Amino acid sequence: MILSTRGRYGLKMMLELALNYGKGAMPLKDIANKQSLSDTYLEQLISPLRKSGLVNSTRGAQGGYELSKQPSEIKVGDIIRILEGSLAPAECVSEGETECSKADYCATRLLYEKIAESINTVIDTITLKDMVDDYHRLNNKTK
Amino acid sequence: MILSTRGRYGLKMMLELALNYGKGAMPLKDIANKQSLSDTYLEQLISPLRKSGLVNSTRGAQGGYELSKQPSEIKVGDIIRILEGSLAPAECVSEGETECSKADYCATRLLYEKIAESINTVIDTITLKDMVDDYHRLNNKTK
DNA sequence: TTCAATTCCTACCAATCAACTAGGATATTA
DNA sequence: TAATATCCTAGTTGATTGGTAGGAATTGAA
Repeated sequence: MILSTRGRYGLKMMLELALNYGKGAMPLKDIANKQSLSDTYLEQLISPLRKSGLVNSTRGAQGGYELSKQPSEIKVGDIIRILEGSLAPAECVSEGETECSKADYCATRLLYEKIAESINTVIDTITLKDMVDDYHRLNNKTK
Repeated sequence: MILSTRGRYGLKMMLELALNYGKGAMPLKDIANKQSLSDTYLEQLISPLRKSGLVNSTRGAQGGYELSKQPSEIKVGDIIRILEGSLAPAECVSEGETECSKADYCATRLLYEKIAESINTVIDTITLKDMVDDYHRLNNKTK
């Protein structure tokens, strides 16, 4: 499994916030209840998302979380990288890593670069808005 | 990191065997020495590759391992799946898994399917022959 | 003004997994 | 028969995963 619960739960949370976008702050408990997840665990996951500026928080009663920008401006790659770190297949093609000394004659590295590129293309092309659209398409078939 | 040492070392081993293709059996110790890896660890990794029929083994003195078919017939996806299991981003899109009940209205699943598809396309398109070609291109620049 | 709701923060914990090592049995060739 | 290999099972150590626990700080509403 490429994504751990961190990335998967994080995506679910962010989708929930995207569905709620424009309707004010949403308490974490509501998100946890909707997704049947532990709210204390989700707390840990939303913290880095807030620190990275993807979500804003309001403390106290009637507080909660909301997206800091429009769903169309948040790429799923942003979310995944914050929660999972780099999705590179190997360290030598991970962002910010020092290149290994064999880079120029390493054929496996070429392979890793191709895999990384294809993954990054997908997760940086799809935004939360796309997921919201998918959600509505999947759940409002009868309308 | 998507690939653990199992997949990465496995790929290196198989590339080494591909470079040696047609020249008879290659003992594991030689592979380990060339790659500066632990031969006892590599032993564990080559075992499933043999059981899956990707490599043949010859026991005893002058024995070793060799590819069971041409490098062009072995996809890197074959190797990775044997050593790492499925590269699916989440269980619900992993081969052989029972679909989760929310499949039809789950927007995150759609995302996982797109990621999985792009990864599979890459690793099932590239064969060991491609890696051998890359290797020669990268290491014989002066020729 | 006080209470309930909520975010925020640190620490802990159990179970699993990753990356090996160890030791020996079995097979083959020189 | 000695050396070279594969083959097989088990153990070991450290990190990671997927949480829980407890409480401090903040805010809105009664």
